Amino acid sequence: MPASVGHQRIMHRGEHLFHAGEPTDSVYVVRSGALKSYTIHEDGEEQVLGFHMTGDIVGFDGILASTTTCTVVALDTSCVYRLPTRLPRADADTATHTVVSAMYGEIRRLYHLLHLERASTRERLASFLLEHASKQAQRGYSERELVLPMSRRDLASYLGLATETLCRAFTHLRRQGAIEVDRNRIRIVDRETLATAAGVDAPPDARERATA
Amino acid sequence: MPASVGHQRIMHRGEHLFHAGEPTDSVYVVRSGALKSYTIHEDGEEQVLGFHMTGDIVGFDGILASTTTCTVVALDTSCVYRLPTRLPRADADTATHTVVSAMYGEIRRLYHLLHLERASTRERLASFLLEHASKQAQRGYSERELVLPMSRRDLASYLGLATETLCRAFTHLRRQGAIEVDRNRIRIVDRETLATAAGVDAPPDARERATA
DNA sequence: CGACAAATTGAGTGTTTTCAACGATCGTGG
DNA sequence: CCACGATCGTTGAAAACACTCAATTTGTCG
Repeated sequence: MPASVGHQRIMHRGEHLFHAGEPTDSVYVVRSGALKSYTIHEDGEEQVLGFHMTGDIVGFDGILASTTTCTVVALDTSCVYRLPTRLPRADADTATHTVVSAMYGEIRRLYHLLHLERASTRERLASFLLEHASKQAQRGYSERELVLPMSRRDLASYLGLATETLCRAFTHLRRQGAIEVDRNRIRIVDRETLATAAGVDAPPDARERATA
Repeated sequence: MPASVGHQRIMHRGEHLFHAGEPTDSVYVVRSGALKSYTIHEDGEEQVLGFHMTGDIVGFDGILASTTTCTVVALDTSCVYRLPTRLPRADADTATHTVVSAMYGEIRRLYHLLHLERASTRERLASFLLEHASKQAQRGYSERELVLPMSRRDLASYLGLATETLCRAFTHLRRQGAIEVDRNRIRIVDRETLATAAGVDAPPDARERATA
């Protein structure tokens, strides 16, 4: 149980402010010390999302989501100030709420994109295609027939790859029988294979680990 | 001059919704079509930040900043709906404003981080150190003597590198005479060299381009 | 002091990038 | 309507880069 004065809380090294998945209705202002926020991925890998020092605000989840999506832990003895958020209730159905929701969505998209940056080329492309397919499906379009509105160059820039590398990834997925490619029209042939490529993908020992 | 009905605007392929640096007080909802947002870096490189389709909201800058930080262009014939934002004025000095500001800051931080992901190892570390130094300076601490609160492992995860690679980058910058390293205490010896490493860095022809 | 974890360095491997070339596609103007 | 030029997409080969594995050193904490 940490020392606490009012909304203020003293934290020691290694102590958690909150864990991913916990319900929340607050954000926190860092008064002193240093914290880090991170998520644990399926493979058990820890992904650091950011470091937070004096003056920073942590835990945006509290604004719109009912549970946190990341974990925050103190790197040093730190002091945080709890700030209850009432934003979503008060502004529900207003343009403000719409915009704040969009901002929150953008933050989550960027976290996801950041995660993708850690992955291999094929993993990035496969993830992008699956995500795009899912988005299209939500809008009533086919989940299998994708029309990419952007050029290879744009997509490569977005995914952080050289155009040639992206092109090779397309070829690879096509040869694997996961997709069919006709210019900017992509057809998902084998969703299973594509999902595998988006997942662990890794050719080295990932298969052995899964088998063991 | 684009066709326009009320706040609705029809855009054709290649037409810009707005450019980076333009004043703004609105966000836009995409009704149909597809757009991309991007920034141009010092080196002239175009960095795609995202693609926007039906239902997406573009241009968060309008909420808090007075000018845009990215450029948005139509990839296809598209239809956008302008949504004037009055958030900052009405909520100035409230907790809501504080939180929204923080969210906006987080988005910009992530855009920056995304840019860093495209850079080489040394570039990433040098940028991080300079940024950290600048942050410390703002808080009244020394701009040259940095104390990193996180472990190499955490920093490596944050920067998207293997721990060993990060370590080698420290060694490299140290041998270049840019910094001195004592465990987690970093001293910036030659800010110029460090800035160069964070900037173009590239050994190939970047220097020639600058000379030409 | 001793065990454990973190940091550093070396060697080898794999992936991505770069450079270069070619075919296909698109828009444009003759 | 077709030819032209430019851009885009694709593939190959070599080089650069970061990663993994492994060993050593250093630092920390009991």
